[in-house]
Amino acid sequence: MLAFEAHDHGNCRQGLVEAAEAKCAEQKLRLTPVRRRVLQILLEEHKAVGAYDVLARLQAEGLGAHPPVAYRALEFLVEHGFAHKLERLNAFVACACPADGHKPAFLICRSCAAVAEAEAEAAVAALAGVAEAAGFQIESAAVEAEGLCPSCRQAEAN
Amino acid sequence: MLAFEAHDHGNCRQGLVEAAEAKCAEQKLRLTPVRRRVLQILLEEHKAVGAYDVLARLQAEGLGAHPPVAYRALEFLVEHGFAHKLERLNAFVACACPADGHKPAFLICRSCAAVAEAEAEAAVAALAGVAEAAGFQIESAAVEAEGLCPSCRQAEAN
DNA sequence: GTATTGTATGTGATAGCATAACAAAATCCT
DNA sequence: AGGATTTTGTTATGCTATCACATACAATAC
Repeated sequence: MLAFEAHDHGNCRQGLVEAAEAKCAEQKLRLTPVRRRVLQILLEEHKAVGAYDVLARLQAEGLGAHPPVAYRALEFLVEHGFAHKLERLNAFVACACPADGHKPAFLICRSCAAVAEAEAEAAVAALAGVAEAAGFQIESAAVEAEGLCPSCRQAEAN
Repeated sequence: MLAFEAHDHGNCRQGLVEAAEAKCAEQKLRLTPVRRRVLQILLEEHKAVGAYDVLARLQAEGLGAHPPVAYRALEFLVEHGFAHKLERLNAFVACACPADGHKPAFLICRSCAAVAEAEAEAAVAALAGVAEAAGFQIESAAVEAEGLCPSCRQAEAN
C-alpha cells in the first residue's frame, strides 16, 4: 500500500510510466502521446486531479484543448487500471500499484486532501458475501473513506 | 437489508416518513415542508434521484425553484441519515433502514439502475483495519458496487 | 408581546463536471 | 494502396453544485 509516508517520488513515477508502457506493449494497447502525458501528469501531481486541471495542462502543452480529449484519455487510463476515479471528489489519481485485478480503496483526508490508495481486498470480499446473498453480481466496487490522515490528525490534536 | 425483491412499498414509505418525524421530534430537528416533501419524493421514486429531478418536482408544487433549495434539503436528509448520496451516480436515495450508525453499502445495477441498500458493517470493519495500520482515522465511508441485479442477470443470460 | 438571535428559505449568478454528435486524422491490416 | 478501425479535434450543450446576499420564519429571552 502507498500510505501517507514520504517516499522517493521521482523514482516511483518513472517506474510506473515504464510499467504502463510494458503492459500496453504486451496487451497491444496504444499508449498515445496524450494518454502517456495524462498519466505523467497524474503521477506528477500525486494527488487527486480534476479533469479540467488535466485539460489545462494539456492545453498549455498544445496537446488538446477541449474537454473530451482529457476525458477520453482518463477513461482509457481508468479502464486499463493505470488510474482510478475518486467518485467523492470527481477527480482522478494514478494507480499506485497497477497489478491486474487489485481492489483499491481510497483514504481521503478531509483536511489536506491527500489521498492514499489501500488494498480493499478484504472489504470487497465482505461485500461480495452480502451481494451474493441478494443475487447481485458485483463487477466493480468503489470503496472510499474520508477522514484524517496521520499528520492532520496530529495537527488537529494540538 | 432491502434487496431487490418486491415488497409492500406504500407501506414502507409511510413508515419511513413517520420514523423520520419521530426522530426529528426527539432530536429537535426541523422537518420543514420542503425537507419532508423531498424525503417523500425520494421514497416515492424508490431509486436514485438527481438533485435536479427533485428540484423539478418541488418547482411543480411551488415549493422552491432554485437549486440551493433542493440541495439544502438533500444535505439535511443525508446529514441526519434519512437519505444517502450515491457518489457514483451523483444522485440520492432515501435510507431504507434509518437506524443510527448503520453503515450502508449500495448495489447499483448497471442495466436497470435499480439500487439496493445493503449492510456494509463487515466491509467497513475490514477497511478500518487497513486504515488503522496507516494511521488514518475514518470518519465516513462510501461503499458502492456496480454490477447486475438478479433480474437483469437472468435477462442477460437469455 | 416585542426584541434578539439563530435557522431556513428565496433568488440570481456563476463555477465545475461531463458527454453527445460529428468531422478529421492517424494507425492497422491485408 | 485500399478499407476498416481507432484516436483525436471541435462545437455545442447539459448536468451537477455552490457562492453570496436578501428575506422570512421560529425559538428564546427580556
